[in-house]
Amino acid sequence: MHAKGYLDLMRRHGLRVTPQRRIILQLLEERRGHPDATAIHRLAQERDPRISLATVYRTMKVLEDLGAIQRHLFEGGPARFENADTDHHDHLIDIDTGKVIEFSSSRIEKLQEEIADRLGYEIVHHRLELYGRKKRQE
Amino acid sequence: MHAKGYLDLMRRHGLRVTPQRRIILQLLEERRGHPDATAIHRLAQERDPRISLATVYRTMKVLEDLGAIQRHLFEGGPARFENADTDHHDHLIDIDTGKVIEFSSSRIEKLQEEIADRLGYEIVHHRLELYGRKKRQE
DNA sequence: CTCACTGCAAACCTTTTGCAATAGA
DNA sequence: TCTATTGCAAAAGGTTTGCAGTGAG
Repeated sequence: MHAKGYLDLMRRHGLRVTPQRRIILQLLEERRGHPDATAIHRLAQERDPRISLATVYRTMKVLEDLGAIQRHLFEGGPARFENADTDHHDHLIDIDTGKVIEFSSSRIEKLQEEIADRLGYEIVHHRLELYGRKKRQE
Repeated sequence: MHAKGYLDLMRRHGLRVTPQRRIILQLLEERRGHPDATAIHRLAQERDPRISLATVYRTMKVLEDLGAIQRHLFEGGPARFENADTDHHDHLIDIDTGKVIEFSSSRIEKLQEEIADRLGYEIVHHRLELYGRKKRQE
């Protein structure tokens, strides 16, 4: 999903495309990391100083409701956002730098399903986060 | 670890055993669930109305630092606390009731290690939470 | 021309903290 | 006695919201 896709998505839902939203969407496009609201706000303000933090939060909420982004609450920090157009994956967070590495394991997913099933539950969603530190030498 | 154990632990570290702490520790003993600070506070006040929420938080912080309890930040709610004297386990949260079910899987643990290793990381700790809904009929 | 969207500031919610008073050891 | 601990109220930190003004469609 590229910039056009985001905008189309919003238009399709009868939402207005304002300059603020245009800038925020563009930023999320260009920097596909796991920024928090403050980081997005800072970058957005470089392009238009009028953009408020409230608008950033409101825009992220809209995108989240549309299923276009995901909100992650990693340990001890503000919410971080990520494009939702990639396949499902989990996260390894570098506890020294805050850097996020994505990974996925169908074997783990399968085991999770089995466990939930055994307990009589259907998984609606899950959260697997590894907090680690870079090894010295491989 | 029973009540005596908690108290001893605090004494061993030169901490004072106040009536407030005594009550909170006793509560954690009796109700080994995953209560949040407000729940602990409410129960504690039934036994001594003078106990403040601040003291609950401070006591939990002390216990956490001593390694006697663990703090969990499940989705969309306040921190919840759990005795740390059981073996490692993960959690399945019932999204309808908030109930927490514990489980553990050495196979998942092993796969996590392998993944982190492959990415050049050592896991310091992790978080695996399944959010699910009870199945109708087994 | 409408009403969705915005900026601003205030409100919210959970958690922490400064301070003066209290009370374990 | 001495200072760790407490209650209270205020502060902190991230996120949301009420409101009146603005501007996209």
